[in-house]
Amino acid sequence: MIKCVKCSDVDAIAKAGIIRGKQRYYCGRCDYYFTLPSLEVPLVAVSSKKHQPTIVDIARELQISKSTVSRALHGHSDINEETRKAVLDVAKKLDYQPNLLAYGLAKSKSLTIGIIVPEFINSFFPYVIIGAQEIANPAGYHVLICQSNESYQTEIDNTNVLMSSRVDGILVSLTGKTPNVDHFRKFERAGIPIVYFNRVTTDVCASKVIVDDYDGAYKGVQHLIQNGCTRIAHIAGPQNLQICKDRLQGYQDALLHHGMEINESLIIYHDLNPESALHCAQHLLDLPARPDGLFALNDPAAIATMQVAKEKGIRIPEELAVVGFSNEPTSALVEPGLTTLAQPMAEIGKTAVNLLFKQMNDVSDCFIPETKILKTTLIVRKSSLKKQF
Amino acid sequence: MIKCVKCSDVDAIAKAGIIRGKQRYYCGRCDYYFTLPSLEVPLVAVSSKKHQPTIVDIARELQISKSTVSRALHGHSDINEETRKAVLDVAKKLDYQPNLLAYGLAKSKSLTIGIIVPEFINSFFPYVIIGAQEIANPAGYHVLICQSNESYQTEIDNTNVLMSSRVDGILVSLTGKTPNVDHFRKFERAGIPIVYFNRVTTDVCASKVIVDDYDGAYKGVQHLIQNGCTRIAHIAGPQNLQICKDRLQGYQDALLHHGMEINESLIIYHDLNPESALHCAQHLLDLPARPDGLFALNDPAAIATMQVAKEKGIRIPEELAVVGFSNEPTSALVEPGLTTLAQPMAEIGKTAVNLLFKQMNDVSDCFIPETKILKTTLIVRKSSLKKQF
DNA sequence: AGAAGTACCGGGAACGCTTTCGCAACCGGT
DNA sequence: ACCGGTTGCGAAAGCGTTCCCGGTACTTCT
Repeated sequence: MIKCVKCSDVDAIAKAGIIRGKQRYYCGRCDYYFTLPSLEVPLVAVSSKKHQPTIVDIARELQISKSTVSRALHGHSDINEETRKAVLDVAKKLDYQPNLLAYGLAKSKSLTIGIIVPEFINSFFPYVIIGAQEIANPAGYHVLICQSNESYQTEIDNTNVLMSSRVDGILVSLTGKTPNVDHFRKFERAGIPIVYFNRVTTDVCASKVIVDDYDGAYKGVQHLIQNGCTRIAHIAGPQNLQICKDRLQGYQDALLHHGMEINESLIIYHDLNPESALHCAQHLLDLPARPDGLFALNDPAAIATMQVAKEKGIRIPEELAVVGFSNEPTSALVEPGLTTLAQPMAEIGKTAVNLLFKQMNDVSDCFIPETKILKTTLIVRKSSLKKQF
Repeated sequence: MIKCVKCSDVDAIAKAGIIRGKQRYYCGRCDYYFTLPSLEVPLVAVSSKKHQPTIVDIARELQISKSTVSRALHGHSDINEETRKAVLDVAKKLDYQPNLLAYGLAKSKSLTIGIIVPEFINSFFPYVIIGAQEIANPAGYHVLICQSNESYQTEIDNTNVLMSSRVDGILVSLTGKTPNVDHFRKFERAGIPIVYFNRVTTDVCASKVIVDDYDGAYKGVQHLIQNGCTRIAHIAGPQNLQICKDRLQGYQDALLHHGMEINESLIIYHDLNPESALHCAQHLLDLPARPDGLFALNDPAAIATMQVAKEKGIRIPEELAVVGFSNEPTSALVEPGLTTLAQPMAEIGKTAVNLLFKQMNDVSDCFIPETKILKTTLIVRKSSLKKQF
């Protein structure tokens, strides 16, 4: 018979509906509803996910507490050398792998740094990422890579993913379409450091790693001038990016300082999508008064132009001298080799992570952002040597 | 005066050492040691890490329980529409971002899939990764990218990182040096599905995504033969990889089926490190009886050979016809354009993730691995058109 | 009217780890 | 004998979720 779980009465019990498939009872004496505890043996859990060893497993095996295991695994001081060895042995025996999720939850840090890049098809960003990993990994951090795919919305989505992942810091190179950096403010609010690299904006107060774009552009254009170019075009980038502004400025100043005029029709704006590069090239090469020199804001754009020129039968560098920017490996492979401004790609990644770590370890409440400016080097290849012809 | 915390006696109290800077007492009556609870106000926590809003914050704001908030955020059924709206509003107001670490811990799944690639400097793997993300992201998963850097040890380290991160599944392309896949057994033991792609081995029973390497190689070599090559060399890869074996076999069979002999001296083994490609090229082109055709196991090796040939003044394709494998974008840019076997790179990534998901959702205890074989297409460019000269 | 069913919501354990606090058992110098 | 100090370890409270139970207050059948 059914007994009330409170008063153990039998007579005052009435059925009171079914709840989640279980019979429910009501004790009129106690004015109390209840269901009977289920006795079902949870049929052997056939979950394919097997149990991963935890510190509790280690503790149980050694008949010690999990606190001690935790201490042992982290080289903590308050621990006997023998106990530590025993723990390490068992850990190895069980093939214990710490659960980073639990660790992160407990410590409120994920040992992860996020990195948002616009793309990683060209080699520039991969090299930066490799540089970043070279510093981050030995320090126990791993890198969560997101690509915004040159889309503002995707960039926003990426920030949310990184936020949810509770990354300890982030590295960002913006898209050409990012109008503002409001979507990064949440990181500031949460006290998560950000370092912008390569594609940065002016309107943000944060650490940055860039190269001397103005100087690089200046050197590149000067090189074209010295090679006898008189009509030098520029494939510029979106002007929301500091980097593109600077390269444009370098281009313009180089012209002016060498007594040449700035011809707006020779400046065309690339939105950084691959197809756009071809359009820019088409446009420039179809100009009635065709340029005889080109400074492109990056190697892919320069190479695209070379391809289009080739199709049109325009000889490089005789009829068109070309200079790119970045010195991606491909630029050495195209024919003729592309003259370009080498960026220290891995160095950028390394510097960015170092800056990030600096900020992460900064305890003072007022961190002062730092901007590191790396140098570019002009790599001269055939594509610009117009003079020799 | 000091009172015993148990008996409140004052007289039997004696000092009993200092512990962690705090005075410790001993009550002779109770035979009990104790320290006084510290009254210190924890001076304003100046941790730069600000508190991130949690479901408890939302719950408090609305005076409801966190269970309800959780239900609301997940579109659970047992929830009133108004309550849900209210929760969503507050969540937005507080800029709530779920904590993936806590989620992962509670659900025993991280919503992350790991991917180990040997490198991502060349575009092949980036394209595969993009394909993978295209399927994984919409499904709510994100991708943790590791590069083994063509090192066996790093590959092992990567497996441990992914294990610790409690990824829900992994995609792997092996290094050329991986002698066995024992380091992946732990995933099987833990019930974490693996899909191998591109670089796989024979000695493992798991799902795989590959292209028809044998067929591709055969087509490539046949194409060289049809273009009048009589001494066709092959830059082969490490024979621990199925893919390399198959391409070698395709090469050999194509020769045999066309009545040509296999000349061991024309086969050279590339360890897949970038420098090694140049060595292979050097060696082949320095051969007393130089080959007049080359089938390289991948585009970078083919392109490296073209570079070396160029330096040596060997004309392509007149003196050396070249065929690569993969159709990386660079192969269209080099001069002459590289004939190659196009692989559906993004498709490989997509297929791999789909296979992974299939396995992740498989409830039967005996999952039957599947191997998907995609097709290659011969892309003919100038590098192989020897006949026309 | 009583039994059955429904709609929502709250309590609390669990996930695996770190960390603080404090106990027990020492040792050594007055 | 007493006080000061040290060493090693355990208990338990979180960290932010999910989810199983079950409770309350209804409505809807017989």
